[in-house]
Amino acid sequence: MSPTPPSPSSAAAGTKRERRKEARPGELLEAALDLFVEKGFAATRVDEVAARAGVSKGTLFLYFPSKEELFKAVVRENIAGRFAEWNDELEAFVGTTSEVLRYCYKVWWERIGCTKASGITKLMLSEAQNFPEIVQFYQQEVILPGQALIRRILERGVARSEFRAMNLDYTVYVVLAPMIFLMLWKHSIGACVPDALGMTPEQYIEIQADNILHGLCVRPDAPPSPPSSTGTF
Amino acid sequence: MSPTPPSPSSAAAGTKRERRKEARPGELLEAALDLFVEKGFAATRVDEVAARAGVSKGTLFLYFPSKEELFKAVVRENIAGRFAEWNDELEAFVGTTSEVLRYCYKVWWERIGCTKASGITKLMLSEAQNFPEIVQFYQQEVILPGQALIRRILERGVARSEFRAMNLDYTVYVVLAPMIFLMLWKHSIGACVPDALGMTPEQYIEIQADNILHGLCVRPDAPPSPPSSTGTF
Amino acid sequence: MSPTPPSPSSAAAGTKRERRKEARPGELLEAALDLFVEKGFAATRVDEVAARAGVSKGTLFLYFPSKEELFKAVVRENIAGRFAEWNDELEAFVGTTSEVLRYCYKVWWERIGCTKASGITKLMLSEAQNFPEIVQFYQQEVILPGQALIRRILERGVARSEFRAMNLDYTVYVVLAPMIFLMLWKHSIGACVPDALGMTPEQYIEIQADNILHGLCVRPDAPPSPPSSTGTF
Amino acid sequence: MSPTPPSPSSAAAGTKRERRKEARPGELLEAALDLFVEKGFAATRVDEVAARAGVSKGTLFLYFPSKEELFKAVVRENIAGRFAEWNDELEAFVGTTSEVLRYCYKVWWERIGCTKASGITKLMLSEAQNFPEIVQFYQQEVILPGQALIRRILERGVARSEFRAMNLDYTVYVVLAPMIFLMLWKHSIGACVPDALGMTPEQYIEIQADNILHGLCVRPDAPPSPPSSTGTF
DNA sequence: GATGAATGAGTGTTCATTCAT
DNA sequence: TATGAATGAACACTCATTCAT
Repeated sequence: MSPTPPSPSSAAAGTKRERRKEARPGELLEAALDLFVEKGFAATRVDEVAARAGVSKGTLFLYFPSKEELFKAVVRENIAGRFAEWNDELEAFVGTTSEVLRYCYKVWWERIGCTKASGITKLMLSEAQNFPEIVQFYQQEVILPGQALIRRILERGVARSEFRAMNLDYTVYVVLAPMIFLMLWKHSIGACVPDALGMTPEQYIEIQADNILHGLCVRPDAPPSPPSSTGTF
Repeated sequence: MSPTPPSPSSAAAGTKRERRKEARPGELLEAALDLFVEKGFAATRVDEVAARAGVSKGTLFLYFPSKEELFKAVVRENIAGRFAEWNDELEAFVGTTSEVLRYCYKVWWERIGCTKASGITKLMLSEAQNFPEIVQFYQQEVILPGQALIRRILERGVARSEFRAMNLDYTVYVVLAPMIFLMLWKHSIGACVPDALGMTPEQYIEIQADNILHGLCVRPDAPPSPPSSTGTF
Repeated sequence: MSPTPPSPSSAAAGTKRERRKEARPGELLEAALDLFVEKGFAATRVDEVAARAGVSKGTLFLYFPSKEELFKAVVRENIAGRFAEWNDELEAFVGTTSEVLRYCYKVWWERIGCTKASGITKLMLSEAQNFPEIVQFYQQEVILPGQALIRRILERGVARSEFRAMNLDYTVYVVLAPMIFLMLWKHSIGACVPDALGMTPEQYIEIQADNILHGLCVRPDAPPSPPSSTGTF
Repeated sequence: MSPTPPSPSSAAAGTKRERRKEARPGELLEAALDLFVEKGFAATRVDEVAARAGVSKGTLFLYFPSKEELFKAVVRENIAGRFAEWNDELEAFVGTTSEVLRYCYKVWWERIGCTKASGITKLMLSEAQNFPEIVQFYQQEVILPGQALIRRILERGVARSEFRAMNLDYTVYVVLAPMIFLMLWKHSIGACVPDALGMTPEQYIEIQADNILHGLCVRPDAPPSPPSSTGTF
């Protein structure tokens, strides 16, 4: 896939043509991402994907052997591992574990939740039945690392006696569920009935964080979050 | 198929044919529910629906003018109007508001979550973009009544000084999110990677309820739930 | 076809039920005539025919074994012989042969041209390719008698030295063509672009008769028709 | 299929594929013309059209978005724009107006009447009810120009005192009716009962012209047409 | 490598016809 | 006799995929 042919004559960064050639799969994946997220797998026509990427239908099949493979590539491309980077970031975080968790939500929203990447999750969940292999992939690449990341935060809280004792396996999902809920809502009901949620996503996350921390913290002396801090998180 | 023998002596209820006619829409709806939930809207063939209902393709179109209308009918059929009954039940409930909320979760799981009806919600969210009208319907018939129901419980808790003061608009979703999360998980990842959640749905709900109540209750002196009560619920 | 069962018990004109029974085929034929003329053979649904006749679809097939047979019956029923009666009428006519021919046009217009029966001819011609047998029938029942009728008029004119000598075989069609033209126009272009003809059918017939007689009469001293006689004919 | 061998050396005219692409619509239109005329709109299957044009069904839909549009294209393709040329021809004609009219009939028969194009008119009239829009088109593109053309001939005759005074609006149809009659006859009864007309089309036209001119000419001294001139016209 | 014309299996939908009641 | 629910063959149309250029 995406066969990078040896740049024939120039040793330099490559001519415009070559750059295009290398860029093709990426452009197709981006176009496909947009359309799959917007319309779903079945309702997206490969012609549209090709057209949006500025190539012909035939070219698409040069890079991806089928629509299904294109779909899988789109998902793979867009859900994979920011976790390493993320881990380091949180590892290095100085502050209370409550703050870590809030920061974690904030970062998630900024980098995933409010971007097109959130559409991928929606897409994945929607099409899961028809693409079981990709769900396996998602499980390995996203869910398990994600769980581990959250779990480490919770463990930190417990170790530092900030959080009460808890069943970690379970509580991880208490933390994850709001994110998944929000991505789904945004790309389904939220897209049709804009104000159905009754608040902004940021507010939603904040309130969820408040409540979770209220439930987890040993001494919820720390005010859940600065009272008027809508934008802050 | 399923040849209801002619009721030998009673003049009641009509002939075989008539009885069939009345039963047909229901049988088709049930077959369609199964298949739509199992494979999604696009991947479900109307022939399959008809075959599963034991009729020919033509018969299906006798009762539903198109595949889309069939889909809408499936959604309508399976989600409306359990709220009235439910409301009364919770209104009449005697006990702490924590108990009410736990009971609410329990009842939801038994009547919706663990039944095929949970597939409808998954379906709705998955296909929302392609059926905006149905989302409107869902918003009116399911989301708003559901919010109202939860809100009344929260108000009860606050009124009785069991729960802390809170922004009701927001907190409603703290309560709802786990249910939606669970329905989705079950019909997507859960269907492909059975143990991905790491616990049973019942456990998941319990832990969510625990945490939410931990966050809401003024004095979480009441032990969240009997420690070993996995199966109890 | 149209099996008249022995009226079982009453010797009288028949009960309402029986009259209905006998009337059925007629009602169906009438409904079918209307719809076939209005929409063409292919675009007419047998359900519609049955509905307009006030019976169920099944009943239609009790009287006519197929849609095609229904069509043939409609045509047969509506094009057959008024020629005998007509012949006598013209035979008995006293006056110049020009007057006979004008009277002939007038009578044709009143009894065929301006009634639904004209639609039958249009229908016949339109569907001819798909119903060759019926064209044979039409040829026998309508065209040949019609030709004969016109020919007799022309012969009368020649015999009385009112008309010039002519090839009768050919001239018959000089007389017939305007009628056929008018029926077709009325049920095709005329139905879509009401004023496309630029005159009333009556005027059209008059002018055609004028011209034909102008061409046929030995001495067209007879003023073609009373100058302002639009309605008169 | 019909493998046009690759033009071995010439750089002209494009590749095999390209040439096909340009030819396709025409080939399809021709196939459709044949079949529509032969069987009518409803009875013609798009597969047949495609097969006759030597392509697959899908290819047909590459060029025409629907069967209806194909039909409209067939009509449009085959009836427009011979009038300009025709007009000029008749305008330049030197001779008596009787001769002009006869020439007009002759040319009409050679270019329209005896070609497949005559089937279009039959088709149009037959399917008019189902395609009202196309009737409008026909009215604008064919009927009105045709009327104008005939009218100019009649005016010429009157101006040169060859024809008697007449109501032009009406008389135009005296001239047109035989053509329309003939096209219809040929494609309906004529196709089923070959000799029903009793003469050749050429004879039919001649006799009609004779009679019309007999009716129009001031002094029908000019022998209608050379007595034995069947083939001459 | 890139194209886009061509394909044809597959889909939703229709409707004349049947037949149990 | 009359019904109308059920049928299923037939049809228009779609679209992922192929391949000659």
